[in-house]
Amino acid sequence: MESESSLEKQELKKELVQGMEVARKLKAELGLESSAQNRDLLVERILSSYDKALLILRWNGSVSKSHTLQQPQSPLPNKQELKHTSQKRKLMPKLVNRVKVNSENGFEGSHEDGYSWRKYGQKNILGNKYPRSYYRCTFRNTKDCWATKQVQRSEDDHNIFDITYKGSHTCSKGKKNAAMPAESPEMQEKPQESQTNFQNMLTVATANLGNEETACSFTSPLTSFGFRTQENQNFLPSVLENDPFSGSLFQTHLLSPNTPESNYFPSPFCANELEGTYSNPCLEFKVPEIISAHTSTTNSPIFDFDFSVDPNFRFNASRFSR
DNA sequence: ACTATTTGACCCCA
DNA sequence: TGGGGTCAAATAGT
Repeated sequence: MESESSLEKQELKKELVQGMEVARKLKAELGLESSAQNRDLLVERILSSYDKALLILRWNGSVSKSHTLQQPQSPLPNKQELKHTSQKRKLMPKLVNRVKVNSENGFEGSHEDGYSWRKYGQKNILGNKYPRSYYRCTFRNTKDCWATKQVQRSEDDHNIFDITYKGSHTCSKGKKNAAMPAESPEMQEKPQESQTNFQNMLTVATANLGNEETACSFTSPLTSFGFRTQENQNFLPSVLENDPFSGSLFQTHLLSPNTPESNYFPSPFCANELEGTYSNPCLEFKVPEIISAHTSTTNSPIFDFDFSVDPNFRFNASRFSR
């Protein structure tokens, strides 16, 4: 689609500009007595922006196709129709995030991504000692929103969660208020933390949906996070609107002491240009202390995030080196 | 009463 | 045929 192409360009432009902004910030930081963590953070943000920009370039055109495949035409309340859902499900674009969350402070992460999710199942998965949880959009019935996600805690590192998003949100109105995403139980349990800060250092290790580890290393949710320092300074206020990918993907969240599987973060992703699906970028968060993340989403579930960052958080830079 | 979660059962597909 | 995904009744929480 042409409009989408144009949106992608905008997106690209924003990412490049953002990268530049952060680079400037970093430059300024270098002249100060700022913490190594802050510098790491800025570096990662820069890398994130450029990664995303490259991703957009690579993606180019593969998105719109999948858009048309993912949404069932009608709400399907009867069982006959339900029988077809699995087939439709197969056509849905899929994204996998690997999220690493530090739970030292008693909470882990949550799926606060600006959307409202309802858990509809949990299953033990072969080869993984942790169960997989299944979530669907709360507004499936009311707004015909068919987005779903799965959360699987990694067996190797219980702080890592693989989050798989399927389908897209059509419930723009159903999205949680970015400023107060209170619908998720996780957030309700940790209201305070959720408002203060969270550190969003993450790498996107690409899980391979294909095979090769396409390098998608993002530092932060490649979205338009409004990054905040402790002083609430937005140093990256850009908002990616009209995100071209929004039609088919996701976003994530953070903190959720509730279910062990529910720790999420915003999701970067890679597009698998073949088949119009999305390869699974994995986010690996090095987050000693996650306090809050919420998203201000419009129709861009993927990129509209607003992260608050605790400047004191520690960032393990080694996680980002490959 | 309403909404969310849990969990056993069912169904589809590889 | 078994694993994974979803349904839906039971249960819990507000």
